[in-house]
Amino acid sequence: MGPAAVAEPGLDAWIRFLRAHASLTRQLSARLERQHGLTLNDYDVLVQLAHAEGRRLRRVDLARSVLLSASGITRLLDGLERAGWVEKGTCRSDARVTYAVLTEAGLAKYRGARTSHLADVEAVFGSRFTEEERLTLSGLLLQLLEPGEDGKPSCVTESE
Amino acid sequence: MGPAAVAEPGLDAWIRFLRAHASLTRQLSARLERQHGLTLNDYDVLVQLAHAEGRRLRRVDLARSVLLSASGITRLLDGLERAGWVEKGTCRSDARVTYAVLTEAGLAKYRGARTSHLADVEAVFGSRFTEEERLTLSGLLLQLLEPGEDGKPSCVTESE
DNA sequence: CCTATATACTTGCGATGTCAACTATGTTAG
DNA sequence: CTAACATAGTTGACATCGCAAGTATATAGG
Repeated sequence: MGPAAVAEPGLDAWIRFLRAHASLTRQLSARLERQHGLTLNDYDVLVQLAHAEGRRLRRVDLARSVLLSASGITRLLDGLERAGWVEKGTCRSDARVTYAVLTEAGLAKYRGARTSHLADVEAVFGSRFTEEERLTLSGLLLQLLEPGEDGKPSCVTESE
Repeated sequence: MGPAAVAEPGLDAWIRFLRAHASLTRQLSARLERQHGLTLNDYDVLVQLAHAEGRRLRRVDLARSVLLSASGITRLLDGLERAGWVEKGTCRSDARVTYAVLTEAGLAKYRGARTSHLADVEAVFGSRFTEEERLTLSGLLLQLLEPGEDGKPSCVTESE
């Protein structure tokens, strides 16, 4: 009977959620960092851009999509730009917006990292869950997200 | 059809997991911070200590329990000690270990924060899940944790 | 127009957390 | 006993991220 037994029942799922996140995050981000020099958020941004129309996204949409603050996205993209994986793009119809555009080098970087990260994730989830359990978990997690926090961009403007 | 549709199926649960964590963490920690001046990890540590035998734990065990690094625990406890909620305790049988001991003030602080945090958690989970769903989620999350990462201390030594 | 407000983005600062290096203590083997 | 190694804990350098504040652009109302 560990602490879980004495904690309130309602807190149980929450505490485990925090623990699971800390644990998974450390394992997976350590591997990603060691093998490719990427943060989980870096990788997440590359994924979003690689799948986006024109391989470009407004910084705001990107921020909402990976759940970072506006300043967080600025700084994260700073790094990706310095590395040459992302470029800035302007918007003809609204001078306020700057696009984050995936470069060829960035696309290559993403493709290189994808395989090994997928394998890492697979190793963790595959060894612990049946396919059905994984689907159940995925569904429950979706319920936890606010509407609009599922990674879909909110609006479209014309890019240059 | 958002990005989720184009991502690999195996990545789905993982991405949602990260998003759900970012979202919940920000909501709940903002409330906890505003109402009680506590971080989620601060609160987590207070919970562990409040339920521990003699209201004390070795710093290593505490670190393992809340999944922080050794230095992380040192710095977190620095803050709790400055606030007067935790004190250092020595160990008679092993001069290397220092205990983190919950003070009376710390216990009071924990009790004060507990009710409102429980209500916050309840508001999030209760509004989105049935009781059965919550249990299912809790079970699945447990499977994600390494054995020994469920918050149980690993060994016992005599405290002073 | 022109003022007020909203949006996109950046920057200064502080908080938090990790890793590597270091000290101190304990344990084990020769 | 001593050398070698393991463990507990702290500290310094560094990275990440959020908030608040500031700049620039867009839009709406008078």
